[in-house]
Amino acid sequence: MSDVRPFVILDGNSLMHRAFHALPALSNEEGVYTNAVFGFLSMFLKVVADYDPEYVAVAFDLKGPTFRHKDFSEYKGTRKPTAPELIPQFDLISNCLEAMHVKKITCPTFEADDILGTMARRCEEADIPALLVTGDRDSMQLVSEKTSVLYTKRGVTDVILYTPSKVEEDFGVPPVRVPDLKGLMGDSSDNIPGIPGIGEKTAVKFLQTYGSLEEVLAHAEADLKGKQKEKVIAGTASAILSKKLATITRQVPLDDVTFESCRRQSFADGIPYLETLNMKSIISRIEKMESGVSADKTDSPEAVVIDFGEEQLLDTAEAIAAYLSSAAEDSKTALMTGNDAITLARTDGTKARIPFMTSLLSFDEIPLDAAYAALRPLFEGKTPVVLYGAKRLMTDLAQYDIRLTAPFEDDQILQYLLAPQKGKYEMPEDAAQLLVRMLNDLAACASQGMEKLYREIELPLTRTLFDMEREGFLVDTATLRSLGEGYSVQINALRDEIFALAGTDAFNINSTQQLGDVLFNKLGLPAKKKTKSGYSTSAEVLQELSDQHPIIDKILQYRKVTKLNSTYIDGLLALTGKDNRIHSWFDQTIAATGRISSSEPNLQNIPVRTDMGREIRRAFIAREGSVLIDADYSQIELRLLAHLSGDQAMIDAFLKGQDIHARTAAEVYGIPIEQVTSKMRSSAKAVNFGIVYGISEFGLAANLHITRFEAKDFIDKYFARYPAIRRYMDLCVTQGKTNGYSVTLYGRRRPLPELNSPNFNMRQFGERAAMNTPVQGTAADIIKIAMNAVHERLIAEGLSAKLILQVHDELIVETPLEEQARVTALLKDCMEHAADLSVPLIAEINAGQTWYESK
DNA sequence: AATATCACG
DNA sequence: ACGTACGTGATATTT
Repeated sequence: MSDVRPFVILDGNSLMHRAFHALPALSNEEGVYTNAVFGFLSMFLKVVADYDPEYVAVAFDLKGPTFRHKDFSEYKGTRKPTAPELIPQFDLISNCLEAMHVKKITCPTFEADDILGTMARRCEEADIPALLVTGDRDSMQLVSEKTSVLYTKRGVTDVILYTPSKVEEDFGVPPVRVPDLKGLMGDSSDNIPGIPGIGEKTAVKFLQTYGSLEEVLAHAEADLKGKQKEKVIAGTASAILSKKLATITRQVPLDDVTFESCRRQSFADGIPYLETLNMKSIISRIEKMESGVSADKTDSPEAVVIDFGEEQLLDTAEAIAAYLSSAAEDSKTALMTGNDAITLARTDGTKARIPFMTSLLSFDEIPLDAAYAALRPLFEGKTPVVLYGAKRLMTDLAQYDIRLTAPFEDDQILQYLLAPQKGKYEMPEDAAQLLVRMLNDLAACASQGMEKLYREIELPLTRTLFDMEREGFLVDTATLRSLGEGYSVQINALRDEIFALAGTDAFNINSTQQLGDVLFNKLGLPAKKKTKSGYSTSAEVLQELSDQHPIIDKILQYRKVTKLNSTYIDGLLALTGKDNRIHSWFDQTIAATGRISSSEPNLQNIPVRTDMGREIRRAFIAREGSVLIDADYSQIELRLLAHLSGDQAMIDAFLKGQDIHARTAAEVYGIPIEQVTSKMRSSAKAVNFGIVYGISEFGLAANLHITRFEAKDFIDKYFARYPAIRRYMDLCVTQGKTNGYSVTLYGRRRPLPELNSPNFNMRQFGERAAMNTPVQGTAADIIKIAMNAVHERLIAEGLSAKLILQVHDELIVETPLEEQARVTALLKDCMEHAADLSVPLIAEINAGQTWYESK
């Protein structure tokens, strides 16, 4: 291949057919067939990786009569109809390519190979090498010094690269004579007749002798004899027609297709959509490709590139110190810790490697703690450190008593902000890659209006969360153990009762399959819902059966107690540290809406809704002489809905400090607020929740156990009273569709490819997410702002109270008794003034010795 | 590794 | 004709 990067043009129709027939009928989770899409993309990525094109485009036929064949429809008309499983995949691949910013070229009445021919001609005129990828042998006529054809022989991976000499070798004629060849021998797969009785061998021989089909026909009378002569003369008309059919048009009007519009861009934007098709391996190949070459090859022209010099080997503390001190004042240093080395890279174009001791046998390397110690000036300095997952490094460094106090950048967070629905990101291989990637991601974030969110909310939050994790939550393990003993007794008793009621103990109650068999087959209870693998035995289903058999309540009870025991007694005890504190991990890069998540253990789902479960909270305590202060935003999501939609009735309710669910009930039922019953209020509450979740009649009906029609009536009345909310919801969806993402008050984006999905259910989901994300996401933004403010002020005001937990709309601060009054005021102030909205933000505060008492 | 269930906001 | 309320994580079972 020449050193000029080529233009790759793929024949979409031909390759989709090849892929479809080559691969088993794969379908994704929804049962949508995706095998051809998968095969096509697989091929596409391989070609891009192998040939590194500067331009790329995919040509497709449109349905309907085509120019070359419109007069001869009897020929193409007998083609086999496209398989029904393949037809919808053309829309899918079209969506994929659109999302991946790959140019699609179509032209009414022209076939894909005509488009290939036209683009190849244009490339020749512009002196750009062209590579045509197709499974159609007709395309061989397009091969030239400048144009190659990558022919998919079988399946999608078995390919041959055709150059002029290779065409001559395989076909026996030069590329320009391929239509002549077909004119003589025909092509049964394409319904081209040729001359009946003339096969490949004869056709090649004729062309080698006479040159062109026309010359063959001209010499037939004089040179040929016998049967062969008769055949050729009788087939003259057919031969001329066949050649015409086989000749690719190279003059398709494609005036709107410029080279620039085909310039290859990053495919990464297609990943969200590919996720909806469950194309994991395609996604990971794109990710690999992007991380390897994105900076200089596939990104926008302004992408950052750094030409790093030779990697310096730093194998002593002195060498590390020397490298650090050689940094210019305005440089940034990237650092990545790998399996056997720390790598460094700087914006001044230098890079270095510190191999560290991975075993006691590697004498010539530095131990990791010594390496980190030597890097201390970097961690505690003034110049920015570029990291991937800064909180993890902070945790590692804490083991060596090093605190990261230098300003830092975090590419993991940047990647999260750019694609928050992924939850997993591409880890750079070394510091050089990290540095380049960070600079590009930062530029992308700036260009999307998220730099402020990144710098003023997310980056400071990393330190806040790190300090929360380090502090941990004190637990009284004796309380946990004694609760656990009680649960064990109950579990044993329940198990005996369940076995007795079932008339057998030959099944595992924990197994939904075996339990379903006992309930619905042996005991003959009516099965309501089914799951993929059998009957559903969910609490929702069992609840409805509870008056049909005494075993049902026992099972529900058993489930409750075993859940408490295994998840909250055993689980929490296993993760309680030597300091009797639980140090959860707070992840800032998981939730698509911007919330933080908690794991190992998850402290954001400690029971509270039932009395029995709530007892667990008695084990979460403040240390001697301290209290837990728990501050909870009151109705933050509905307040945000009022603010974002500007609905006067809802704003009015909050300004008056009314009970919002009661007010909603009053509005919907058209009665004074004093006459609202508790039942009305709880229905209204369900509707308010539904609105925040992106209301649907079905969802509300299921939740309230009412009919679809009653639910619809409820929603209609709701929107009649809160018209601005309906307008806002519609706006969320239409803007989401136009922009491809939804956005919070602080500019956080969530891409929503589902909104344009061909799958109805997926689209519906996208619409609900588009309505929910601005509300849930803005609430997440606001509490993050509040957390940073609390963290910062506690330190600045010299208080020793510590923020220890966040549960989405709730903060918990462990506070020495003597600071209780000040901290209560501080918390309330920080939370209520985190944002300035058209309705007040209210934080409700309680304090207590245990979490049970403070909530 | 996928599925079912259930804990939280 | 279709089939779900939005966002998470942990556990046990089954493949």
